[in-house]
Amino acid sequence: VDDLLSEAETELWHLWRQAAEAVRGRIAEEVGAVTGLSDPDFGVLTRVAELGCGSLRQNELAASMGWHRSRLSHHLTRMEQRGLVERRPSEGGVEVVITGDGRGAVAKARPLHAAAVRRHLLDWIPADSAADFRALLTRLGS
Amino acid sequence: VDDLLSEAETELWHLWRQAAEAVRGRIAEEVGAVTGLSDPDFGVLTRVAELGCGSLRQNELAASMGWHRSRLSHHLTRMEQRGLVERRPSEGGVEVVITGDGRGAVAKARPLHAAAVRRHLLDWIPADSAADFRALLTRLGS
DNA sequence: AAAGATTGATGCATCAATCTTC
DNA sequence: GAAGATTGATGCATCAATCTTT
Repeated sequence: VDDLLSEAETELWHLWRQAAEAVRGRIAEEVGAVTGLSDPDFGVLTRVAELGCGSLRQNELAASMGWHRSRLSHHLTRMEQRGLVERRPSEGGVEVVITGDGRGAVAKARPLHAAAVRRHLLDWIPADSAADFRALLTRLGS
Repeated sequence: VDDLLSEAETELWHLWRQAAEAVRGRIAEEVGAVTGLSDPDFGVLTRVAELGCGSLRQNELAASMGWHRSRLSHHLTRMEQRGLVERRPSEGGVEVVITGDGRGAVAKARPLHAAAVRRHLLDWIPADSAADFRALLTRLGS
């Protein structure tokens, strides 16, 4: 109950940070190296492909990503320049359409992403503590 | 053993991401709101204050942060402009010196940071599963 | 040459200000 | 006016190229 963290507290905090950063970075690195997609790219493309079956209104997309409009706008500008998506004016909004290149990239990325999530996160969770871990993560994130 | 993630796997993956992002964001937000320091700012200042007792060679600092030289150089340029540190040429390198403002900011930030780490992370970890959790984080991060 | 450091370019995140369209 | 979208500015991360000092 001191003002600063104890040794043990500091260690746990560092372990948490290190783990979070390592898991995030390794998965992103593996997917990105093969497909050229960043994590945000992958999120956008999977949503447009799945939810919209290839096209989705920009505002819906922002909501489903939990992003502000401006963030999505900036990101789509970059993705459009790389030929991954197109923007198409629609009734009261803008439609985001995935391109052939975009479909190809996300199709290649999906199994890589799944394998990386397993190898860098899921496979390390012992079956007998999975429920506790799940409960803890739920509390931490809510 | 499919190509993609199952429901349960996807849920755990999302919980992990959500928790990591929430914990990181909340702590950074609380410290930043009061002190104006970002997470990298806080890391730099604490190291200069502790390891160097107020001044530290830039290369040492980069190593202790796990940063590349260029990243530190860019960051110090911004911190210098805000009056948090000064750069001073030294034998075969550059000395990073914390300013009075820098000392004040980090002194204010430290207890806030400790309290935030407890409230948003440590307090949620049940004592009886702390050892398992610690072991899991160690494996994930190494 | 080699180590230490800087710079410029690009991508990404966030905020405020603006523009457009209903 | 209000919702949807864009733009510009700033901070931060990463890479490659460069400069400097020994």
